[in-house]
Amino acid sequence: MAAITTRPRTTVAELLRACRADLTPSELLVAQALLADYPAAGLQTVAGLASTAGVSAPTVVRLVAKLGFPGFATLQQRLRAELSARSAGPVELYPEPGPDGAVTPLLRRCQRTIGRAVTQSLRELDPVELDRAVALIADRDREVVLTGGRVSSTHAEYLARYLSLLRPGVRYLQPDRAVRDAALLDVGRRSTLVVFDYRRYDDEVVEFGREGVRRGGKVVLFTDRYLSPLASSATVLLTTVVEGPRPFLTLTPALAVVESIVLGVVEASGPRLRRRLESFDRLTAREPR
Amino acid sequence: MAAITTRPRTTVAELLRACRADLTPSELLVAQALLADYPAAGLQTVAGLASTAGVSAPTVVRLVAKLGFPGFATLQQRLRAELSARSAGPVELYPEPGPDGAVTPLLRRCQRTIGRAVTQSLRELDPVELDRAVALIADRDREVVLTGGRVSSTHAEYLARYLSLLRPGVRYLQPDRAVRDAALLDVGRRSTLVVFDYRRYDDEVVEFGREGVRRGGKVVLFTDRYLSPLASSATVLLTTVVEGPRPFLTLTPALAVVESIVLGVVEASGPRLRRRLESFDRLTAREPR
DNA sequence: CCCCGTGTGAAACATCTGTTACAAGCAGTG
DNA sequence: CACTGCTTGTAACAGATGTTTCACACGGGG
Repeated sequence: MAAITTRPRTTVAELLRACRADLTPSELLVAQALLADYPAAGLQTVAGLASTAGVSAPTVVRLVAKLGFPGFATLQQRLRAELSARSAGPVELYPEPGPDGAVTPLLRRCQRTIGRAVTQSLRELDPVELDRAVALIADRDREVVLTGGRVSSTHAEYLARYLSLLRPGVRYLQPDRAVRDAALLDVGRRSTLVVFDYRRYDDEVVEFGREGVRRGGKVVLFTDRYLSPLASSATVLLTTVVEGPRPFLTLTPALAVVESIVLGVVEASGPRLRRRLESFDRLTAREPR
Repeated sequence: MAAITTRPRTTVAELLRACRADLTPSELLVAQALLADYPAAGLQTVAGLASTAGVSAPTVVRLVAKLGFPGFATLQQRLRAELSARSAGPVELYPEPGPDGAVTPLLRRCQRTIGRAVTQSLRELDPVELDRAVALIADRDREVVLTGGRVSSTHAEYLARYLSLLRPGVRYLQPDRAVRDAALLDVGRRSTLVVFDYRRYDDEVVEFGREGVRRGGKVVLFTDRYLSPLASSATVLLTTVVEGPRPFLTLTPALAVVESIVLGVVEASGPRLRRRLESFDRLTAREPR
């Protein structure tokens, strides 16, 4: 991310269509080639684009100039910027233009995108990685500390609430600097840190994880496929698809993985857990409905 | 476009993730930069990518070689090919090699049950009911109060965090008797109560909802198909499948519905929201990474 | 018929790019 | 402490890239 993601007001494609009138025949060929495989065609070299359009390099350059760019490089920059804007934060791509005018019904879009994200994430989840996560979390000789970013911390809390039923030594840390710092004091070789960090990645969360590792802890990291900076320090990496109904990200797949882990911990814990759950039952079911 | 758009079996992104283990720290920086702004970052020059990653050009080249490409140009070709190949959305980008062969029973069961629960829940969700929920929640003349049971309250919190970005007058109530009682004092005709109550139903939550209705509030109730006792008092009823990998319940479908509502509220709010989000952006992006 | 404006490509050029070779820095080991 | 192996950046290099120049081809008007 970073850089100047100043979204240009008009896209290259729009420019192309607008100038269509005063282009020479050969230049039109270039424009067509450009739009036919947009934006990939524009990201090759001038010679490459010229050859796919069936014209010479100078023709491409002249078109570029006609569009108002100082050079081919600038056009490419613009193309890349458009590309980046598609997967940036909610605001950048907020307009939700609806390419073909008609906006698909809310529910239908959610069905498609979220449903797919969940199934795909579960399908692509590495079983070995999942087992390692379960092992680190189920181990009763380790304490488990959970936290996450401003939004994803609710996932941490969700997991924490389940885990508290399943074993002792579970701590959820609110997304707060002071809380996390204090907790770090007790982090050591026997600590499992479960961290949720999705785009945009949270510096404080990353720093928490890094410091935890420095103190000997192991990190189970939930993140998206673009990997939080903390990924390099993580012992176990659990990635999920986050592309939801535009312009939003979805954390539903992440929750699916969380629940998978809960089940894994249950199964790893054996009969001792059964007694624990029964005991909990007696506590909560004091007044039967 | 011409040529053969033979989709490579594995994407660059996948390669990157696969090689994560044997990359040096600096190379990891490059990998992150690449994935963080995929695929645009990889379509600049080597020097450009190096500078956004904060390393030198040779490091980039070494990473490229490690991935198995004969040169940077080849990698870019691949990137462009991926770009051209995708027509059905960003998710398609990851065609999924699929861990062929054995999948852990644990994972397989979660895939089946959770995946099905999500798709089924979304499929069976009544669009009209969803719209009514969105209307009640998006209405700026109403305040929104959210709460839930011991486990499901994290869903309430999740929704609350998003809503706070989208509009004023959002309050999340912890699953605590005293907190809820205090909040009830301010509940009136202008209140929308968003309540999560799944088996086993929580008396305190139900009582909170009922009292809210008595005071003139309207209730949007998230519950399972067996219906919380509060259902009879609810204005809008959103039910989801909860049958997960036995013996557990899953609240993943509920989160899918929550996210659908967030999207609905965004779309119902129009351009005013855009300014609000931009303003928020400026707040959070004070220290660029 | 010649002239002239326009559109276009071949070739030459200067620059920038990717790449390679090498040396400095650093951590761990004997 | 020297040595070894590994990372990483600096500097030099060869080749490719974008750009410019110029000449040719074409077509319509004097």
